Amino acid sequence: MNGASPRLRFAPSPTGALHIGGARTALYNWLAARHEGGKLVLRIEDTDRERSTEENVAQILDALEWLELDWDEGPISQAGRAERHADALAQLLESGAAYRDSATAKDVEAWKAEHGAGRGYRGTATEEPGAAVRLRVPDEGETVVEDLIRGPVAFPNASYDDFVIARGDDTVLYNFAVAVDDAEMGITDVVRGDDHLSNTPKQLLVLEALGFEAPRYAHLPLLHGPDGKKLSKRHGAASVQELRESGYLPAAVRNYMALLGWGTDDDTTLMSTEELVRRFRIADVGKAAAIFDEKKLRWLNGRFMREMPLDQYTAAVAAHVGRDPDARLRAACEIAQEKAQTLAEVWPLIRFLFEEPVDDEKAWKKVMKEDSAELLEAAAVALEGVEPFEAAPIEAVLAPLADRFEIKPGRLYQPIRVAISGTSVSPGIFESLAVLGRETALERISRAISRLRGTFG
RNA sequence: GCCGCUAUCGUCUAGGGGACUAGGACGCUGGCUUCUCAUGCCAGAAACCGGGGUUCGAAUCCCCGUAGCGGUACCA
Repeated sequence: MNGASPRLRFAPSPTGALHIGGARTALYNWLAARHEGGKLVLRIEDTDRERSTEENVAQILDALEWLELDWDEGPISQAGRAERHADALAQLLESGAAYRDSATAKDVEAWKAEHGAGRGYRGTATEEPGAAVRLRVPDEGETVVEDLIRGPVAFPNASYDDFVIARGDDTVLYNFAVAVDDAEMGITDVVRGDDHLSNTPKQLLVLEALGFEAPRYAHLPLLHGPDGKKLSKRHGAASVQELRESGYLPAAVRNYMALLGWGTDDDTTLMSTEELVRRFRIADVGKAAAIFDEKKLRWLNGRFMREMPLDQYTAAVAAHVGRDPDARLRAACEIAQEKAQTLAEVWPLIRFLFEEPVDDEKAWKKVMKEDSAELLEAAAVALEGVEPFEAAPIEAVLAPLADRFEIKPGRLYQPIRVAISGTSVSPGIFESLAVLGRETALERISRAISRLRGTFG
């Protein structure tokens, strides 16, 4: 990309949730625009009049906002641009670059059967009202897409039909509309999915017929699911919304998505968004489709989680679980931060600090042995005298108990863990006790002892 | 069918004629650390789609296959 002031746009289809593929396209546009110091225009594609709804658009905007992908202009909707399209259409009809043709899909098929599969359909002009408008495509030569990622890609003109640019009622079709829109909006660089590559010659032909200069194009490889098929609902988290619900961090998602189809020459994996902006170059994007692998996202997310400042971490957890980021939650987060890879994993680790212990029969059976009651009693006695009731002093009184009973530490700590949390998995036992507080801890331990007495007599 | 794109460990990728005994990361396996679960650290297994050509030399360039994907709508 070069030139004074690049102008890019991203144009998600308002089909509901923002698909991961669409999100990555948005991210690449955003990175490229930021890297080049250009402007980013958000446009919602809604030429499909049937489907577009306010609600769907709101979902897209919500997802982009969560990803923290801001834009310089927009959202610009294509609604209301019908006049501009009509003008352009009239211009083409006037100049003879386009014509009305009453042929139906069947007619076109028949024409091809007669003229061979390699030939694009050529119709005959008619004045008949209600006939669709087709663009004249040359029989000779080729249309070349100068792609920033793939280099020049040549398409023989003869293989394209005189394609329909407007329906019988004069409403325009995508390849016409998008070309006109790009030109009118002054878009200099179009970064979009691979699935548009074969459409690009059509848009180039429209632009040329209208006398507009073509933007630069970059066609991104598609994103596939773990089975190699196009990413869809059945691949788990397929949308930005689902990623958010799964407890991923926007910064981690941005980092991971940037790496799907692009890498640095020195193999840097973990990058801040600032670094991403600085290093990202659209021409360095790879050509092959990538598979979305949630495992690596999880790992990356865990790294971001662990490196977060505690207050920020607490705020993120609070937002995810719908609680206030109070001092207690902060204390809980502090002892759990090392252990979770996603925001969703935090609550199960710390809920015992806010609610009664969960009833996990399996954990109880696995951990509680005949000598557990005796050990818990000794622990309770020790905890009663700890001053202050903090992690280090608690450790100082509990650790010697294991020696005294000549057992491995886990034999003592695990029953305590189950007694206070109900589960066999929690943050460090000393820290957990400290945050829980002496009174609650002792109360839960004594309850466990009673239950043990009932079990083991 | 026709037009086009793509092809390096399971996955994301580095590498663009000799530095390749093909590097890194996730995941996996084993070990160490350890109160659980994680983290952290160490080690290991694991790839150039196939066939031709060009060249002294090919993962890298060319051709042909094969496979996957996209387009081929009065969809976007």
